[in-house]
Amino acid sequence: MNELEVLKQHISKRMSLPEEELNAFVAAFTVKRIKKRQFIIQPEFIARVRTFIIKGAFRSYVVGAEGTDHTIQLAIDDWWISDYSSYIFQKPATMFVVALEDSIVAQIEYEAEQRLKREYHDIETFFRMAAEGLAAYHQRRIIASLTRTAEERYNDFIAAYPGMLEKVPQYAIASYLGVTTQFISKIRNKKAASKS
Amino acid sequence: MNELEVLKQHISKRMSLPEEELNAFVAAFTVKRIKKRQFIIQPEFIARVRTFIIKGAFRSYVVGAEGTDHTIQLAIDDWWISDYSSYIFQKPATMFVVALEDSIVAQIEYEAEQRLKREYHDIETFFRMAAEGLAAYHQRRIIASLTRTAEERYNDFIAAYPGMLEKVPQYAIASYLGVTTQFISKIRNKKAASKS
DNA sequence: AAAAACGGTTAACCTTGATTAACTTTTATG
DNA sequence: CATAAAAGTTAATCAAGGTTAACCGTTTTT
Repeated sequence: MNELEVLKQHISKRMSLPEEELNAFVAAFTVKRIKKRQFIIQPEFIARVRTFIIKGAFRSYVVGAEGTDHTIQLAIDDWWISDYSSYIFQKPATMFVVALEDSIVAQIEYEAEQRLKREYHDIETFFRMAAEGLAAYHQRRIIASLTRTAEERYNDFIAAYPGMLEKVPQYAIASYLGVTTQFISKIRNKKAASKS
Repeated sequence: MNELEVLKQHISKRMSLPEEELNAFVAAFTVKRIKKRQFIIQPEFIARVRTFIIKGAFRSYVVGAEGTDHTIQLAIDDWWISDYSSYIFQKPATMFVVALEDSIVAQIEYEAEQRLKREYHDIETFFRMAAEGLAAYHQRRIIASLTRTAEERYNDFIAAYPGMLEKVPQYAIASYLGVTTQFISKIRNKKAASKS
């Protein structure tokens, strides 16, 4: 049983596909090993693949005008990652996507995905639901940024994604939440103090 | 020629459908007139329809813990609006959606949309692309909130959506950008001063 | 095994944009 | 058309969270 089993289960959990279709879907992916600190996407280049994380951790980020970087997405086992706009519209990326630890991924090429969506109505539906879920997820993040303080956002985050806290460095979480590492330190400090 | 012509063109511009399919699609919509200040979605109720704006302006917002409201979306002619999560997952809404002026809309019911997506592969594709576009749009907004100052966000907004400035009140734009109306006043004031 | 790079902490000081409040202008309504 | 309600402005004060900088432990690299 190979590493693609994880992907197969990820798909099956979301949508029941006939055996043949599921096999065709999974067969379109290639398994790859990525070393810590290795980039899988860089600005200027077109994101030609969509990446599913079998095991590992990744971070996507943009570098702002002032040179500081801003985390767009954090992803661990069983998540997808890419420069979404670059992949969807097949235009040059604006983000970096980098491995935060040695990882194993499954990647599908843009053209292969298009072919599968055209050939199988169900796979089109799978990606439609995936995109809807992503849009809803993004919207929750927008609402959080409008309605919650930095401290609340941090507490919400660790409550919602406890797995991230273990795998992902503090600076990545800070820049995902739009705060500084110093401020996260302050929050953690305060929490520890109130617990004694 | 009725009001659904606008919707027909909106769809055709994004995807070329066979005549019969396009007609079936458009036939699933109902035209409605909505008065200024009328709500089309309210918290607790499930958003049963997706709304296309033929002519008019709408605002969706959530009310935060402290009682202040936060604009999630602004939409004018040729845009869609709803409580997205409520509609997609058919669970109770958390947002208000209100008309900012007397408007004409075309609405499709959740079940009718599901039926069309199941029956026509092309319509499934249409909604897949719409969801992808929305996810990409939301992501741009997240990036802006992480990388740009309040003043930059305001200037970016009026540059990107000049039509909004005319139709949508200042307080709605302010709360969409996550700033106060007082601060917008300050920015506008500063800009006017530097232009003399 | 030493040096360098990376990740995190602490603290003083500062800036952006919020809050409060009084006031003006515009739009709705009986 | 008169009054109320809604929308926008101005200015003083304040707080959340950023900046700068020094320091420390832990990985990585040579």
